[in-house]
Amino acid sequence: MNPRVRFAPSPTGPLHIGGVRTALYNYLFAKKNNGTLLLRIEDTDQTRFVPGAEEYIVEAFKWLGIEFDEGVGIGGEYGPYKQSERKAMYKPYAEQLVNDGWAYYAFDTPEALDAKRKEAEANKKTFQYDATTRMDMVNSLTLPADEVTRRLESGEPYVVRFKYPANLDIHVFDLVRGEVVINSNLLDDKVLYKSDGMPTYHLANIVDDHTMKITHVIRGEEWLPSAPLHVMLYKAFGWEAPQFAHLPLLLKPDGNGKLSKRDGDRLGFPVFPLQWHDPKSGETSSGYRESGYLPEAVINMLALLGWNPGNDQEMMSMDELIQYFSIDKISKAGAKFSLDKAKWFNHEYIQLKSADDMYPYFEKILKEKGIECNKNYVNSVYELIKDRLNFIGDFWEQANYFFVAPTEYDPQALKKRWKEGTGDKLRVIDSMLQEFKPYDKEKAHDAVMKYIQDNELNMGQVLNSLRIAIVGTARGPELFTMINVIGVEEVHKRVERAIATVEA
RNA sequence: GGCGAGUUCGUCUAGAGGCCUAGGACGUCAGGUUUUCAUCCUGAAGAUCAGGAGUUCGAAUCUCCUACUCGCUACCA
Repeated sequence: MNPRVRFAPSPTGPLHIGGVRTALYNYLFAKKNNGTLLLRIEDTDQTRFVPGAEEYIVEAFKWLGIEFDEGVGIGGEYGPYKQSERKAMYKPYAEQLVNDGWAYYAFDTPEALDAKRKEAEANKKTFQYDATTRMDMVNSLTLPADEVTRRLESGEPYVVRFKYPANLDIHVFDLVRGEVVINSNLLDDKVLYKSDGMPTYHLANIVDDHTMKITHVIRGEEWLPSAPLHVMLYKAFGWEAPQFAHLPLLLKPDGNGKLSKRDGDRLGFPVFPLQWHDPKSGETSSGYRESGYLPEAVINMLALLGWNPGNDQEMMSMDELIQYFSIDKISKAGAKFSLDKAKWFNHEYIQLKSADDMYPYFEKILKEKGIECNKNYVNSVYELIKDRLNFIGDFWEQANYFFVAPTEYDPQALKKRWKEGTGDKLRVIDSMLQEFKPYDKEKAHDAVMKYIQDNELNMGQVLNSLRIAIVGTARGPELFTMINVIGVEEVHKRVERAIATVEA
């Protein structure tokens, strides 16, 4: 049977980069095994719903190149794929569990539970709704049957809680961690069905995974503690449980905690795939896309954070990732996000791009600067400066002088490279360059070099002063190639302007 | 506090009892290339495999203990 996996985010905000990695591993696993990946929205907590989050998730995956086979926005035969639209189907399952003795109705108010917790805290203990305490609470286990019926019928708020059998060793087999055993006495009677008529994650998740025929649950490690509940739920329903794989966490670059939204703002890298404007706080969080990352680079970097292909290859296309992917190569320990590595990946991927691929990005940047652009010109510029780009946005910093003549000259560079008589020499060279129409890089180079040799000039001084006149500082690509792109007429203007400014 | 998971160079990791004088990548440093900066190339430093005790002829790899880190401990997911 071909595997069926799912990515099931809650629309409580932008998709976290850790979530992206979880989705990626699900995607790779599905593709590798000719399986199906579906997108399910888990919006059972109505209080945490954030408008726009669902659309954000869809757009983010589109940008990243992670495609779903079924789900929200796509459809499929197991829909609806949004839990709020499946609301009606959960209640019978909760009732079935109560009828079969696997769960019970509980009428304790939030205030009463809170009081219990405070009381326990005062005695330096923790209150847990479990086998040892449930007989002291207000529920269908302690109330007479007719009283329970009366309360239910009168519309009194209630929840359904799972009833763990006492002293049972629950075995969870995890594909990345092996067998994990926990005794039921340590677990609390989790709420399965809330008083607002919605299931909690636990119930909805199991019901949906079962009815959607999910075969493998690949999710974050933060779910490992509730995995025993989930296997018990499958058992209670008499369903075959899927296989579990709990992924290691993505950690913040400094310290050891889970990577959070704050870390991105603090350390200067995005925690979200796309930029996000929070509708409530008005805050804006940066995204990989807007920060100038290529989706291929983000995917490659993320894939290697907690997994390896079993060889030394680091640069891998999506197809290669699919080819190499396997769950047993997933590591157990959390991985710290590294900005340096991300930057390196992005640099490598930019080098792989053709000028035509990159043109749309640069066109946008230039338009924002109010510069009319010519595609052929922009493409030639790109070829000259591409190896200096780590991010798409570096384009302007590295190439601005190809579009706008410098008006200021780097004082440090001038001090080192612009001496008495430099202006005169530049005029001579400039007039030599004007001879070459059409410009010939080789000939221009040879002529200038001959001039330098004949007059016993310092090559570094002369060439760098010309560079300063053209660029504004002692940086940039090979001089004669650069002149070829900029054009000798423009060079002439820049030389005169530099002399006028510097020697004024 | 309770429970669970994790622990190999600064970081991501390779490693399934002898191939380990612990390999690769990023970063760092040093050289080289270059008229400059960057790229690129070469090289170096960098891990007593968390600590301890066992098992074994032999352990980073197996067992146990300890420590530390993280996660969970809601009518959130």
